[in-house]
Amino acid sequence: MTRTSPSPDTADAESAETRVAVSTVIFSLRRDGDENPRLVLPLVKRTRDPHEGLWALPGGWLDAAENLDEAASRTLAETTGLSASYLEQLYAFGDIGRSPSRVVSIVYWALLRSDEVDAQSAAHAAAGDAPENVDWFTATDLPPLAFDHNAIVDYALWRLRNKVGYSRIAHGLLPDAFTLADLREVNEAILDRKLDPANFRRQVENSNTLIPTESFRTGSHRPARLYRYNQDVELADRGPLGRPRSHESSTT
Amino acid sequence: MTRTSPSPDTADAESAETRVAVSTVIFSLRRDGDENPRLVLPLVKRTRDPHEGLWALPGGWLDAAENLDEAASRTLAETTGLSASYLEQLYAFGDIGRSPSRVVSIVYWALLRSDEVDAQSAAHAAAGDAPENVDWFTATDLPPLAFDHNAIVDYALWRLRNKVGYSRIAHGLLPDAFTLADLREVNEAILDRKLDPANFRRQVENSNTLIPTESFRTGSHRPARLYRYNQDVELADRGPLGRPRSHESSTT
DNA sequence: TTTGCTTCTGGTCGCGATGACATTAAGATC
DNA sequence: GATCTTAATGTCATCGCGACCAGAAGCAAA
Repeated sequence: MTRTSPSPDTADAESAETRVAVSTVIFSLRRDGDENPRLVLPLVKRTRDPHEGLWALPGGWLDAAENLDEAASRTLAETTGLSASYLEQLYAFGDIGRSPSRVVSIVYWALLRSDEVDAQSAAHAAAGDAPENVDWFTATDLPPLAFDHNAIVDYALWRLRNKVGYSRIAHGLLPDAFTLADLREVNEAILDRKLDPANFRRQVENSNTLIPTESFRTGSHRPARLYRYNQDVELADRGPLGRPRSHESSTT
Repeated sequence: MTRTSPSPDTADAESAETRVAVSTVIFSLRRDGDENPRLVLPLVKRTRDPHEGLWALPGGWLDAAENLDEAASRTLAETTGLSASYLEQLYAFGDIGRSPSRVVSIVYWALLRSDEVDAQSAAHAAAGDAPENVDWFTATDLPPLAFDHNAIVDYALWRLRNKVGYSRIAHGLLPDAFTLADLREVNEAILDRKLDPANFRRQVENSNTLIPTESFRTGSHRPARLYRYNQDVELADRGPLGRPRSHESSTT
């Protein structure tokens, strides 16, 4: 934890300055009681005055020495202990009334691999150092959040659903090796509708983004072939911006 | 002109604070010598030290009392005297090295109707008060710009081209009434390739975004029917964000 | 007036992507 | 071994779209 400035969206009585915060909508996957995967996201309980006690998106003030996406990666690591498999800027929110003081929030959205989240949770449970004030919520069933964070999550969900349609972004939620059924279930969880297994298979095979392995997942009925993600293919076309650099030290 | 703070991206020696600027990539259309429409955008010549003399995107510091899109509308009006037919947030640029001082620029992109731009230019020419330090450039053939503004324009062009594919956004550059050939030429100018007139007609007719009028444009060969834009249809699907409010006074 | 040219407008054809659905393959369980 | 469930393959109709053709309607030159 290297937080060098106070928590974001906090009113600072003596300052009328506009301040810049960076927050992130972090999506991951968790299976419910019926083994159906659901989108989940981590929230942080506020311990200070504006909206104290309410849940809010993870984030922090922008440090003077870090880029925007570095700030997003940093605060993401501070709350989850992990690094994202996908990170993209979502939107800049800066309406006057969204916080008692003037705060412009640069909001990112990210994907975390579900196996990494599970491993991290297990490690915390074993060590008995589960983080305070952080909990995971079902993305489509959130309590009232601090500031305008409910609307922000809604927008992030909309972007995620859109992007799933024309990108192969769902991989970012899965482990290295997975079956086509795994991948289809992720897409179904995001889009909230059933997909035809045969047609889904045809699409992803033609997309050239998956590399079949010689391993199979056994245990129930006919074994399913395991696939890997083709690293040569970008998860999503981001145009001239490309993928964000993952905080290299100082490449002047 | 109600600018209440100094020009953006300007180094302020005594302040190490992060400051927030708002800039806009403003697209419009101008016909060249061969009557082919081309994408053009207004730039402002810098009169202060960082990159003095270079051309830069119109913009300004974020006022304490205005929302982000209001700042974009304001600076757009300050440079062009017009209001945009389409305005959308593009991206927040905040890399450390992009300016001598730390500046986070919230960049918007906008469309201006070509007839309004032409009328404004004619008015300025008649009154002899053409604005200093503002000029229009062909979007695809720009000089070296200040800061990272070349990359920003490239990204805006990429977004515009993408959006043209799945939205009916090209209307934002045209007058109230226009022919299908007008609209097709705009799309051709944006995408930089020829489109089949018959297929283009079929697409736009099926999209239900145009209302045919009983007027025709005559003068050359077979008269072409004039159409109007169907105001009921959003120019582009922006999800839960909707369209930005155009600076209403104070609707608490 | 006739002919030719250009653009507008409507239509056909074939291909590729997609959704709906049938069929076979292969292991698990009883 | 019979049955069940899921994996994987195949078939078919439809839709959207690009390429292309043909008639309509004005202008201009012969």
